[in-house]
Amino acid sequence: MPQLRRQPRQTRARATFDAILDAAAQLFAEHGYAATTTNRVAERAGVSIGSLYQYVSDKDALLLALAERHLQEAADALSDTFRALHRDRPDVAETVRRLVATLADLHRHDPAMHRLLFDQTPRTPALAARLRQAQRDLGRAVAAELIRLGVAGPHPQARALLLVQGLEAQVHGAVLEPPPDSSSAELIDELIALWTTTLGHIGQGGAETRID
Amino acid sequence: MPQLRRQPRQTRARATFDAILDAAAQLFAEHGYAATTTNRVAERAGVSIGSLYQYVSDKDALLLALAERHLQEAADALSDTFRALHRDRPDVAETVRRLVATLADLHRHDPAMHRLLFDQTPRTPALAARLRQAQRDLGRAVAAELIRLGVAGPHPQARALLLVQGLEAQVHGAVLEPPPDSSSAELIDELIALWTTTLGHIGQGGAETRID
DNA sequence: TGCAAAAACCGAGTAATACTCACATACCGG
DNA sequence: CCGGTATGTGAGTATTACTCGGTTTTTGCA
Repeated sequence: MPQLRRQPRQTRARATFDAILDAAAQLFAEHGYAATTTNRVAERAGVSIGSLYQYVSDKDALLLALAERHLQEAADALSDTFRALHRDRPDVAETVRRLVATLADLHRHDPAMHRLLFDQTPRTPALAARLRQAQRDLGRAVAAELIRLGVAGPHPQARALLLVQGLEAQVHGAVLEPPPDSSSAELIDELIALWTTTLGHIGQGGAETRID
Repeated sequence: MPQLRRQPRQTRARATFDAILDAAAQLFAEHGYAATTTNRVAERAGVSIGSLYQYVSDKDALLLALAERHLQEAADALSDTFRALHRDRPDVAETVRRLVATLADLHRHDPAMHRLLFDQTPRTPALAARLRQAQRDLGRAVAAELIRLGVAGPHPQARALLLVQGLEAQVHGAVLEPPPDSSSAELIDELIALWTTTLGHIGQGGAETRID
């Protein structure tokens, strides 16, 4: 699946492609995906429509390229957090706190892009697959932490994936769409409390449903 | 916000509109939202394109109308579940079990529609708002259960909203996109265990972060 | 039952837009 | 300096969401 039609080789080409991505990010954020025309993207980037289609096979691929750039930044930030966890080896409470803080920061940093990727966009199969892959990658790193903390249970990957899926939706909602009757900070605190409790009590057993 | 351009009054009109919605549901599921043309929807419904636009202001509104029909069915199913909970007053474990089972059934019942609404569609502001409203409605019902169970904490609405947001994403992932290394049933069991543990131990305190 | 008025239906036509292609220009290795 | 390759161009085309003037069907009522 050649997401990019032509890989930019010369520096001039790299600059052109970056300009196109920047223009697309701006216009998508301003007017939404559907209302943004590829001709306008090219215009704002200062290139011809033909140049845009040299690098990108269609409008969806343009979005996918944008997603790729965003996910790379997110992966870098998360990588830092996990490196620190591996170094400090904090307890469950602090581990949850740091993870949630990192995710919340990512959402606060570029809310328009986050809304674009998760709210306002037709999820092409390719994009949906890419987002799932990012989720699985994060799940793997989280599984390692669960094991370190002794709360991984019999299926670390499964437990980690559920944690990641839940957390992502919750942080997204808390940061970007806080309901009128709660503040974003309140929700984040509650979120940390919820997951700290969960991981603090779930232990190693499988379907631990006793609540004595 | 007149979601429908013209309210069907005569029974013939109601049949026409239903046929349009059915055709749209089929074609969207078969080819995706973007690849489905409104002309084809009208054709499959056996009506003219003009008739379609009598009831629906644009393609997005067609999707919204479809969502409305789906959310109504979901609300009915959930209503049954909550009525039963109110009657039987089961403990935390059984309450979580029933809630998760209902959500999982909803996803299994019409997976194509669920994927359409949550994966493959441009979330028009109107659609996004409608989905958030459905989430808040469910949150209110859940908050009442948390209070009954004595695990609502100082902000029942906030806690319930986080629960609903997390659960929805987790059930969606478990039922519709199970990763290659876990089964859907396994994930659902783990999900029930996670939330039972959480609610079984979180108690009434606010930011309960002690893990002793 | 007859008949206006309203409701429902029709489909060729229009405007908008994603994308192509034949060509021009800029850059690089030898 | 020069052949070849990479990059850039933009008028034009095909597709498709949506309109509008007009016809047909149903309803309410004298």
